[in-house]
Amino acid sequence: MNIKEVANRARLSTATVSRTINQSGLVRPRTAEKVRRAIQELGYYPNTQARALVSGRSQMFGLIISDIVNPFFPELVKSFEFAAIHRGYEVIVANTDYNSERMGGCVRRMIERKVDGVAIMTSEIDSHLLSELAHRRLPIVFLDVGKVKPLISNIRVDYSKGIGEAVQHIVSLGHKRIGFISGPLTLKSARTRRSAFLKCISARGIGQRRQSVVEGNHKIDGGELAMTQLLSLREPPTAVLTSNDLTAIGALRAITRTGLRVPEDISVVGFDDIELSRFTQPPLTTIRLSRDELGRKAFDALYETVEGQARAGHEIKVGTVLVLRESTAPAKSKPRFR
Amino acid sequence: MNIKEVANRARLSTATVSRTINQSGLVRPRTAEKVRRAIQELGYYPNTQARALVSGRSQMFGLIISDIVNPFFPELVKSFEFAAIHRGYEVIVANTDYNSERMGGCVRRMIERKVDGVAIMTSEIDSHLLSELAHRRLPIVFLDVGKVKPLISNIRVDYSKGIGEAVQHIVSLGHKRIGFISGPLTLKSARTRRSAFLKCISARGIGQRRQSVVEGNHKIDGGELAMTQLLSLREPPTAVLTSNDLTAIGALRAITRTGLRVPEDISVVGFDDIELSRFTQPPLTTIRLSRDELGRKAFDALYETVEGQARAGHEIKVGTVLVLRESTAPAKSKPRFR
DNA sequence: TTCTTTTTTGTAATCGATTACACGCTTGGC
DNA sequence: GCCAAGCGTGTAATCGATTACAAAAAAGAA
Repeated sequence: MNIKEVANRARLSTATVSRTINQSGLVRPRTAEKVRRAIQELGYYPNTQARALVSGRSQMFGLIISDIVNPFFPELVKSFEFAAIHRGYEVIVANTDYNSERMGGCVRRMIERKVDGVAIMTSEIDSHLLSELAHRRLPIVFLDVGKVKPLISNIRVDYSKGIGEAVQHIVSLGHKRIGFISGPLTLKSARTRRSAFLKCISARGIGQRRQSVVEGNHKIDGGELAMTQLLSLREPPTAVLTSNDLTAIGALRAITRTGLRVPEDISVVGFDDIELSRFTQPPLTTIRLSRDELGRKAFDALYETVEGQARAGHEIKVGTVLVLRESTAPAKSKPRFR
Repeated sequence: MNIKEVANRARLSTATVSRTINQSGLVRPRTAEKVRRAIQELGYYPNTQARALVSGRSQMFGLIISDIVNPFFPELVKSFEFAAIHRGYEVIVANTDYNSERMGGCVRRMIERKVDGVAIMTSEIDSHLLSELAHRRLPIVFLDVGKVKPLISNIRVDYSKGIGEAVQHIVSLGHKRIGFISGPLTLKSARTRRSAFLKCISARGIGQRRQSVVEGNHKIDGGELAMTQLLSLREPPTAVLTSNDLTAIGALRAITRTGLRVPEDISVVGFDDIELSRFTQPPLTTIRLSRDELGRKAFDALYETVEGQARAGHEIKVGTVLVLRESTAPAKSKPRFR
């Protein structure tokens, strides 16, 4: 079922069939009609591979993420794919599993499959792999890493602003002792969020005890453990910011398990605003980072680099929104801790 | 950067290079060494598209799911991809969004991209699309639909057994009034689970009032709403089975919101065992359906149909496991409802 | 009608790989 | 020394599309 069969059936040449399909406008309407009928009758679809071979464009983008099971990613993937399909692109998703060796494999696969561009939404990337990609003149879009170069776009999330607003909110509620549960510090994104918090706190001149910044693992159990640590301090924080919502959910569990209440005794703020956050007990106040927007903008950046006339890489900003729910409340005047 | 450049650099023909790459064993070791060096120096990767064109195999599988944002799917996708990469296949994921029109688009994309097989893990499939695929001799694996035919494998989940065990568990705890919250009845999978429940109940001769089977939407809010309905009955059920875990979580919320407790007042059983279920308050008793297994077996079925000598479709069974946590307990002898 | 111009269609090269077939060089048997 | 067999390598066809160029057909001008 190839173009030749279509051509035979329509008693025309493959060139004419091709021209009809690609709307080049050089085909007489009556002829085009014949072609369309033959295509219909045979149920013909053009072979994308063959097309790719001659055009040098596979019409595929790679999307490298850490782990699709992490609830941060599915929405991002979905909006990326949605945008892609809309423009006739296909998407190859690859999970690094937070593992830089796997990352190498992902990059290799992308090159072999001749994708037209790669969105790297994870931070396990070393300069060696980067140059591998640059060498092939592959358009790239990063999340929060590196600089903008001719073919390299960059999406930058303004963590400082988001975390700043959250701290502002907490401070205005009268909290003095503010804790932070970070993600695993092996992760670039976790480090970025943590240092944004630290910077923000010191900028406000709030005395920050170093023991009230602890490390989680961006999952529920890690958040629970970290919060337990914080609760065992002589003076536990009265408000806790977290590096992502799963961590916050873990913190919620640790707090209610010790018989304290959120937000009456301790306020908790999440990060990301995953869907679940609306449904926790109590619903989570959190810093929303729109994954929809991330996915869409990542695609757009690649698309414009590939198809656009402007060949330069872009710098794309993505903001955050503080979503106020019920896990934050004014600090008690007399804390119930001794 | 193509095979010709490699051949030139190694002062050999493209045929020899190709033979070296494909380990056909007809190359003198010393020659092969030259080729490998040239490949190294140029950083050459074979063009998969060109390969696909001549071999007639794209080494890609399609994976059609409802919605990657639904927590049921990410694990399935991940295990499918993992298995695929392991065997040198790439995966194209497509979301139908529970929409049968989109499904048509997904199928078309799969055909255009010349995938070597399609796993359809959703039930928006009409016979027209099916014949479209069959017409192209594409190996297919379904989840819970259709019959096994030469190129069509089928994964069958034994819902009756799983739900049977759950009902057994609930009954042995002394519950008499057992409710069920189904998924949206537009979904095949939801209907299957619901009818498995009904069959199971009637087989045990438990008087089933029809008002205690209500419809949710497989999401948290739907479960909450449906549970609220059940609670407003004159004699609410003392135990509730649900069509998936999100629904159960919604039910949990509705119950605690009205001041009742789980499991003391009402027992709740989920379905699927998504990761979150371990972390609900209380942790959810649920019927585990291993998505890992689903993904892996779906891949294996396609792989064997494509590469294996046995060209027949398979029938694959996937079981369930009742996971006992803390959302189920003995029925109170004197229910606190009037 | 006849010739020119323009539009439509066809022929064949091309993309980057694989592979059937042919060719050349060793090697060994006689 | 000659020929057959066998191994290693090269030449060229092929996969299914697109497209430069050539050719044919239609339209317009005279």
